[in-house]
Amino acid sequence: MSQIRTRFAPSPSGYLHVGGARTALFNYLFARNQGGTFVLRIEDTDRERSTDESIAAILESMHWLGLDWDEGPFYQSERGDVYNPYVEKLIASGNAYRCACTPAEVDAMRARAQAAGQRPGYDGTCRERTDVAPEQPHVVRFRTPDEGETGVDDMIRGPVLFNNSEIDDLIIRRSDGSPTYNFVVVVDDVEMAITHVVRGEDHLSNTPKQIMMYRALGLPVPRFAHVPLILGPDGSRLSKRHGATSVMAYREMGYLPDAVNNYLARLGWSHGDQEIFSRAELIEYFSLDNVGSSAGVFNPEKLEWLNFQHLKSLAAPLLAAQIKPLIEARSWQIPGDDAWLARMATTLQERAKTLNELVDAAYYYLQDDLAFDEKAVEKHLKSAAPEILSALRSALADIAEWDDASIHAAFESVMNQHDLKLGKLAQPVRVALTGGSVSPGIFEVVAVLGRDRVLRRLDHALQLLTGAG
RNA sequence: GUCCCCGUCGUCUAGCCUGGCCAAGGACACCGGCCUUUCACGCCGGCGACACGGGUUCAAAUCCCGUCGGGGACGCCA
Repeated sequence: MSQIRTRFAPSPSGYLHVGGARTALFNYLFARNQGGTFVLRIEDTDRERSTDESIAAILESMHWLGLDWDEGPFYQSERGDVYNPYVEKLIASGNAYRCACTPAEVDAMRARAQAAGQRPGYDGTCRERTDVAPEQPHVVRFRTPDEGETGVDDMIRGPVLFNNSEIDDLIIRRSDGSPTYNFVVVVDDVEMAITHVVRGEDHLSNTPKQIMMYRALGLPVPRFAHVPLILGPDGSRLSKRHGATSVMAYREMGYLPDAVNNYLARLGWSHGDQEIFSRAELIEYFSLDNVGSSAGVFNPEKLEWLNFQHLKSLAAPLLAAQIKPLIEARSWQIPGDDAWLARMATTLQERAKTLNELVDAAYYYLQDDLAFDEKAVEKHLKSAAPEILSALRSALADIAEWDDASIHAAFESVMNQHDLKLGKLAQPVRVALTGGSVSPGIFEVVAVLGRDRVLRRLDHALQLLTGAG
């Protein structure tokens, strides 16, 4: 079996958005599934638009998603020397020529064509000229055939045919001597021995041009797979105005990389009815055959649900490790060791969709100045008899071993003494301990808070009650 | 405008290649119920789609043609 080699080739003119991330993911999954090699190449031939910040952001996003590459990153801006011999080769073989038309002249011919109801394009003025000297200002154009068809056998879409007459002579080297995208990709994909080009559907119509160049150069043509685009809720291509589209934004909102990968993979790809995939499963099951050909709408709710699913199945110590830096970033003190933190986190694990939500919900475990919800106080705390709370207080104070069983027993004894149902006891206690009427199971909360804080908060609640009454 | 791609519940999709197993399955969201110490989780149920029109066939979501709709590409951007 020949070694499969894929690549992800972003242009660093902004952060990595979810569309790019999905393209990267598909390349990664395909390579990993096939035991191939995944290459990262930064397409920064456009010096104007490329920035170091974008490069850093892209690399950071890739790292966060865990899309580790085997070779690279290669920077096209540092590879200037490799392209010129190929240009000269094309000129020598008559497949490319120097063109002295100015941008203004080309614009004019495009305008004329458009006005005449024709496709705007280069009209071939310099095709037959032999008097354009290398010294004078010029670009180099690739000579495309006027007749015939060029077919792309796309792995996702099947065979697609283009009329060669539709494709005009494109510039492969600018007047400043730098090569352009459509040419550079061909050379780089050849030089990097890429066997499978997996990229966005917006490149489908570039493909015949590139295939023509492979052939003119006498080089092997790779396989192509054009993955459908991601759309916003309004059906147009996903962009900033549709909300959060950068990968890093999801990290900041408390999403798990595995959940983002899972969501992005399932947007356009499927494996029967399965919805939840670990990274290992994604690698095991991924196939280009099961990538659909229609564009998909980005659905934040489903991503959120998937994040919840991944969060829910995260082992407690790993969950603790995830939230620890988030808690520290808020300058909150953690009143316990890692085991305590893990225990605390598990009580909230099925109650939060993101890490951030979980930390928000952990407020009363980590802060002592509770924000009392007035309505909860009115409804549950004020109606409670002080003697019941103080009975519970002393029962808890008497516990020898602070564990779940003892806590449960303490509640039982108060309930029996006062002929109460748990609901009548739990709600006032919940408000006293958490400040609100919503929390994990009351025994868990008591256990995690610890005796000192439980007693202190009960005392405080008792003061409120007796002070007010 | 020209060329190319796409079209199954609101959304992601299974099914389409190899027509009958589909009075179209799963998931998110939404609505109801159950469970229950609150909130969640979980469980059960509900709502909801083959874009349209022709053809081929005993039979079409599946094959063919057309229409309409959406998207993409037409750069000295990538």
